[in-house]
Amino acid sequence: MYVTLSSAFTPAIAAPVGIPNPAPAQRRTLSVGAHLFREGDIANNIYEITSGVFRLSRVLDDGRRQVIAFGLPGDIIGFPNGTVHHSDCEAIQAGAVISHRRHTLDTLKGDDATHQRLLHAALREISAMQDHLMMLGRKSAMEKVASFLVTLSDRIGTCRDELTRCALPMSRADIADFLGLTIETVSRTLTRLRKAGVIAFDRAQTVLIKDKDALLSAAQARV
Amino acid sequence: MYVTLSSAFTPAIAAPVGIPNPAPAQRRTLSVGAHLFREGDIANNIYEITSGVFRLSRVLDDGRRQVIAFGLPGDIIGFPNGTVHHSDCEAIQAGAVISHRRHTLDTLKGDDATHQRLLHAALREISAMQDHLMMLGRKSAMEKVASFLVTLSDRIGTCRDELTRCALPMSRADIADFLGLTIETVSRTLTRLRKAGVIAFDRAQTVLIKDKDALLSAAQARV
DNA sequence: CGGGGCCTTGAGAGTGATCAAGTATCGTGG
DNA sequence: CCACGATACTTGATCACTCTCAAGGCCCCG
Repeated sequence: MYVTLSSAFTPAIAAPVGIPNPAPAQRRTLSVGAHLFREGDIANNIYEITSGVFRLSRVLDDGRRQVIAFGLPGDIIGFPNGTVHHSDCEAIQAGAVISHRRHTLDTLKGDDATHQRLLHAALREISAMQDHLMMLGRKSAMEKVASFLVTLSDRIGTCRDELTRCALPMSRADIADFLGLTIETVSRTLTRLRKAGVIAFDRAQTVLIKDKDALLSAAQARV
Repeated sequence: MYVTLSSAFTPAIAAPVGIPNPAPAQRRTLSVGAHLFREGDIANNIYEITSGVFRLSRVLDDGRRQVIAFGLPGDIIGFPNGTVHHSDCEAIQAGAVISHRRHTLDTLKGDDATHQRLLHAALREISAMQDHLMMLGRKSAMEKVASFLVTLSDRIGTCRDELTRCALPMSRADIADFLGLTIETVSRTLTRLRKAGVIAFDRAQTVLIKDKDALLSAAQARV
């Protein structure tokens, strides 16, 4: 990983200048499978991920699931709309978050710097979701999987000897639900990339990108 | 896809306290086909739609298009991420917008009430896009089309005599690109709903919803 | 060593895409 | 006001990508 960010993200507590009552930011740790919040929970906080990997998802009545986003260190997750959350957020790799009181973003009384940081994270989120919409609506299975690998390896891949090594912290089912595919199609597509010599595997949870150019062209589109 | 640059986001830290310069909001009118902005344009403004209908979309090199959103009166469109827009926005029905200077949202020097309004619009946008992701990733053609009609008629439909009349200000191609389908599939699906007695048409641009319950169940799931 | 997830692979089916006409609808100019 | 052409929409036939169902293999952990 672009080992990361705990440093780049100085918690809000550190910066009270003239403000008498800075919203206290609390730290919280979660083990694998623990929920940061569930659909229907009151949305009191916004979370800044300091470590671990989180999965934000929505589920239909009949069980169909869409993964909205994967939260990595540095990401901010849980933007409120209305009083309750409309999605589930679960740790898929043990980690920790800093909880910011919702009104830090919602109102203007509080820590301005944190307000700004949360706001800009929301704008980045909108932009990322636009990419995601394009991917879900208009890309083929191969393009989806390749795009996913490109994006993930840009975030958490490590380059060494012409080879980018990238952990896949999420299961095939999670990837499938993120890309709007089935597990089988994800698996078959990864196999296709492997047999074409574009990628290789290390125990199914780690992908080695052998030919970044080929992967980029499989991802199509302006990257 | 593009990379989102957090570096592009360093907000103006040196905030003058006096606020001598409240941002002027300007009005602008657009006829059909006129662009509010295009991909690559400098993102100086955020727009509040007062009339007309706008289409926000992204296009891949090979011409594949994804409609991100339709902007109706009351909607706010053009949230910036980075210095330039990453999507196109075009009037598909003549209308007008109020332009808000970007820094009204970006910074905290300016009109607080407007800042709040834009911010909350951004949060609503995130929530709406989550619905859209679920629709694109996990719904069938019939569910997509039915969901679309339900959502649109909730926004701009008028109820009369057990019948909801709803204009379709956008073309079939726009609907298709919004739902991640082809024109033909949209058309066939609408025909199927019509033959089932769920909807009827008035010149292809106006749909009459005859059986809202049936439409809702075709849309499946809570939308 | 055995059990249970998770992942991969295979065969067949189905939904939606593609290719191709055919039909309305709308705007324009005679 | 009507004729014409252009554009948009509908319908049909066929194809292909992805899903579904099913089985087998791998790996982790007790």
